[in-house]
Amino acid sequence: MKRPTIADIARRAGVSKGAVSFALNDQPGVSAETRRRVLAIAKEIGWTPNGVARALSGAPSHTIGMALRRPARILGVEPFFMELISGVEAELSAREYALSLQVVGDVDAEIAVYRRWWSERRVDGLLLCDLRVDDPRIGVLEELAVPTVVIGAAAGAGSLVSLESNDGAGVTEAVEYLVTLGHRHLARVAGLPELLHTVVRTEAFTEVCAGLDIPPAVTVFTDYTGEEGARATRRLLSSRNRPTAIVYDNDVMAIAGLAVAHEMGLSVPGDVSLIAWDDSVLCQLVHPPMTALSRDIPAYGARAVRKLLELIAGQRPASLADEPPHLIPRGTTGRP
Amino acid sequence: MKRPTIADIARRAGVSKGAVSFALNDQPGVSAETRRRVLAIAKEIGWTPNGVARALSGAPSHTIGMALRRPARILGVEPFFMELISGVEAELSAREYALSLQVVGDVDAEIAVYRRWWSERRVDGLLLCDLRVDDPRIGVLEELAVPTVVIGAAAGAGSLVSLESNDGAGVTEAVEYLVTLGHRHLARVAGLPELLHTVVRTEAFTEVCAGLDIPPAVTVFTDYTGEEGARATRRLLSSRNRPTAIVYDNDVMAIAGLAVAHEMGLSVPGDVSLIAWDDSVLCQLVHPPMTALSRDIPAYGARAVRKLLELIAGQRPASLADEPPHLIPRGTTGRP
DNA sequence: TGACGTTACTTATTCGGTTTAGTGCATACA
DNA sequence: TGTATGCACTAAACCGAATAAGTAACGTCA
Repeated sequence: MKRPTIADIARRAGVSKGAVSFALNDQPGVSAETRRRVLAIAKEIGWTPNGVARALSGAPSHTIGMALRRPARILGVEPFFMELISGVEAELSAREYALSLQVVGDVDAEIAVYRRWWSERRVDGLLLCDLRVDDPRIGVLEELAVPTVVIGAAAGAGSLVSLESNDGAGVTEAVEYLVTLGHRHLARVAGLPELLHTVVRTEAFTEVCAGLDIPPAVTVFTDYTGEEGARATRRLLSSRNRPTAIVYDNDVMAIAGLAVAHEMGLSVPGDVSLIAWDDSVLCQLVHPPMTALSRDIPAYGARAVRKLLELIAGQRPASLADEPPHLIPRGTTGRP
Repeated sequence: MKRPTIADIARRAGVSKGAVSFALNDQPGVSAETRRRVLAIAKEIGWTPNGVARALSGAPSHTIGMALRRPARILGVEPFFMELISGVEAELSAREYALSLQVVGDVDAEIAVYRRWWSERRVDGLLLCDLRVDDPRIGVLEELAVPTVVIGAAAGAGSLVSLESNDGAGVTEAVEYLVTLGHRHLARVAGLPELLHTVVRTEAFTEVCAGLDIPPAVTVFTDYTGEEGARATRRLLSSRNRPTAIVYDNDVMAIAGLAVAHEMGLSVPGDVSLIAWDDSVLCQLVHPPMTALSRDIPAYGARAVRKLLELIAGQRPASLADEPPHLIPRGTTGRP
């Protein structure tokens, strides 16, 4: 039992394939009566369009793609991506769009995935994350001319549309808050140094510290895992010139850092204040609850999707910076 | 600048389209010399296969689909799904398969998505979650004959292949542990009653309690949110015949329940013992740390994917039950 | 020498739609 | 009366590959 095609409908209705196509797609060129008959027959024999055939004639796929370059098993642990994806899905599902997600091992695999998706018309557009310094993906996507929205950093996005994450504002808010409390020796447990948003935050730190006339923050780079966060914290807290406050580039590391402080017999926030970048349930559950720079990540993802859909629709949305994060003071920050 | 097709290669090489197709697909029918020349030209002019056209001739899409019927914004909060997806991705990415993810509002939308994906050859197979009592999706998917693996319950899966979650073993382990500690008045904060795995757990509870000669556990049904978990806990803990132990159907509710117990001035585990079903970082971070029924959810997802890929490859893998969850005793359980 | 098999192709068809270029007929207008 | 216009529709090309069927050239063997 093969599935019915428009040819079957045409035969039954006694008209040509072309007429059936016009009728089914609300094109002019058929009488109301014929259109009615064609639709009735289509319904009766259970015809559904074959999207592959449609796509061959240039129809959109109603799918956007996202490739993630990180160990797949981290996905379930790292709240940022899941929240981002949930926001993306929320926006897409309202438009009956699907999200194609693929985890890849390295840049080359990632680029290969983009090429394949685009060449096979599997996606109508892409969301690009984790921009790096001199990112080779930018050039490729510019050349392929895939509708793409870069999430995170604007600086390295080339001619692609971007939705910047406003990291500078976050740094300013955190540092000014700590300095107001009386801190002067700040440290930062940063993420991967090759990620553009790490660079942006580092530059912002340097600038803000200089502006407030305090020594530059000591920065330790990590890979975002709890283990490296703990190790970095241990190193900072046992150094001669111990910082009185540490800002972490994600919540997982901040929480690991808190455990390290306890384990070293230091009181938080008495001996050292801690701030997590990106809030999550985790931050509210630890003791004392973690002060955090919070942003509405699902909304961020949703906004990126809206931009992408505009781009796909042929408009040319402007690159812009997202809402700045806001500090939620909780129990891990206080006077030094 | 149109993208090159095999016709362009054929023209350049001075052979027919058919010969080019043979050469590119390692089929016999062309000489080594011609094959070399064709491949060289293909590379030179940057030819990539057009997957849509291939698919029209019956090629697989290298994508599997998953539709989730729950508010998109919950996704980022509920650890179960994200861990499942991460396991799914881990397995898929090794095979260069993509995952198509779509959040839907209701069953009809979900079924419509499956029909569309399958009719448009967008996916080679499906993963089906959250099976319900008399689930209408089963019949549709059987009829469409889409390769499908049902995750969770086997009972209602009809002729579809399933990977059962072995909830019975979990119930047995939790209840026997509590009874050994001396508990006799158990309660359960369950999930949605229409979900098949809720039913399975409920039946297992009844059976195990009867077998151990203790009164049946009082069950309250919820929607898995922290709010409902808190409300259910409040109700149970203020009832005349207060239970001495509560088992929760997820971790979010268990943690909310712990907060409620504290708020009501009850000591945990002194006055009441709590067990979460599914372990997560959250369970380790609360005070006291939460006793939990743990399973390797990413591995579960990965196993389901392997089954699905076998099914897609034309094999007929057997339905089976997953590893049983194991209890991790922490601080929220003790003698009554 | 002719029948038969290979090899290395070419030609034509197929997948299921969309789309363009007609075609036959009725009506309208100069 | 001849011509322009519009409508409803048909026939055929097209999208880009895979593939079945056909063919010419060549070698082999009885």
